[in-house]
Amino acid sequence: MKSIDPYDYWTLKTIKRIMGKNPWISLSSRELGEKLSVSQQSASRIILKLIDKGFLQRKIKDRRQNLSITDAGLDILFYEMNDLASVLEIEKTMEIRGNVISGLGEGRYYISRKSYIIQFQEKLGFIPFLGTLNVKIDPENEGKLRRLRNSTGIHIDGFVTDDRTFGPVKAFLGSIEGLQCAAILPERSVYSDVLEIISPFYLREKLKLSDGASISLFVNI
Amino acid sequence: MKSIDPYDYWTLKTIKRIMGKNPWISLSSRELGEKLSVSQQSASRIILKLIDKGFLQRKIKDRRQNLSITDAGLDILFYEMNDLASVLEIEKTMEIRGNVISGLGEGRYYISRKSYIIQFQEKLGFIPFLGTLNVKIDPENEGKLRRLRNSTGIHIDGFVTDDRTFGPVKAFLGSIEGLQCAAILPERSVYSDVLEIISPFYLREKLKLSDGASISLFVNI
DNA sequence: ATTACTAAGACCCGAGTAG
DNA sequence: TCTACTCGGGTCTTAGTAA
Repeated sequence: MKSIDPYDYWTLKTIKRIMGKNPWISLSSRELGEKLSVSQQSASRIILKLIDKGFLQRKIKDRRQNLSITDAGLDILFYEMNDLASVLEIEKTMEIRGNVISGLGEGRYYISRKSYIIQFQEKLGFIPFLGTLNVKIDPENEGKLRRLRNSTGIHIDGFVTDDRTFGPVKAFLGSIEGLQCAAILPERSVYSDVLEIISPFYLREKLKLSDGASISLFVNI
Repeated sequence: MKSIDPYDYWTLKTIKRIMGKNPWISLSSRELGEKLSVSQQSASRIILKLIDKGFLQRKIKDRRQNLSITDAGLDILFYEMNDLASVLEIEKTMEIRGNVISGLGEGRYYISRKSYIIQFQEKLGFIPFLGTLNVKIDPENEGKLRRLRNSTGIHIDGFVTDDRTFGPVKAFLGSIEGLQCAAILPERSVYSDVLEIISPFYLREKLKLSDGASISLFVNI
């Protein structure tokens, strides 16, 4: 993540406050200007800058604009949240709820790469069972997932083999029903609502989880 | 809390990150300038401004400055933390640990005022036992206490009687050992490490708490 | 080394106004 | 009304430099 402009952050936070849960909001530059204590002209300029940077998107209809914050824009806010929490040393265990879904076996392929496995043992303290548990996160936990995506986590180096490149990933230690596990995410933000979980245990069997089973994951951020 | 200047917040966060847990830090304007990506001159100017606003204090020795963030400065950071958490709708229950101490009976006097009691019933949903449980918060939970101080909480109006004025306070619902309670703080920041707890129950007796007893309080922020 | 003043240039803001 | 351009004025930044 490249460094954030404080004013971009500030403006996005203000817009997000106005939006609440709405993905789109009708917001004139005058109204935004009032919230930010700047003129309509400045607000207009600021909006254009944020659109240019990819943090906002806009639809104009009948001379009135509707605004939406992009994923990149939300990243700014959640990144700041994590940054501030870390500066203030507010440690956090989050509960994230979701449902077990069946993966495509890709996860198993990835995590069985030797370079990953060595690092899992060194940095997470366990050798994972050769397969991942795929958890589709409940929509109402989307914010928590975004926080996770914007957290640093435990860095796992990428590597290259003869045929292809395996990117760097990050891991978050946690537990499911008291059993040790870790959530694995690519280091470059991918906006998926599925989390891949690894564990020294075969969670599916040990916890008798079938597809669709509702589970609660605790992760340390 | 009057509105925050984004740059003040940004600078204080940067300084706090450098400080970690140290109350004082030797930090030249050049070093700060690098962290903020501004010149030494600008960093110097920014420091003077923050001192002028009461967010920083400084000792200069042999032409090198030592900086410390004041309580007012920390308030900026914790306020922002709460604001951002509320904008992102990250709900939060905090566990705060401390020890029971004996109060001066003042709490009992305050909360037995009729205007307060009516509001407690209306806004908290219970009529408190006529006395407060005073909890001295563990130093390592100071950050959580600061967060509480900078949260809005449930507003309880102040009022005046013939003899004196009772200020507005704010309440945070929570529980101790599963028993319903609320932490009460004056609305104007007072930097005390003692929390006053009210509850429909006589907590001291019900939980058999003697002075010095270690307790764990869960509060909703 | 420091901190911080001065001065000049860069940048930002908002009034006026067009579309 | 709306958005957003131009441009004059003011603020902020930094190079030079003193202490």
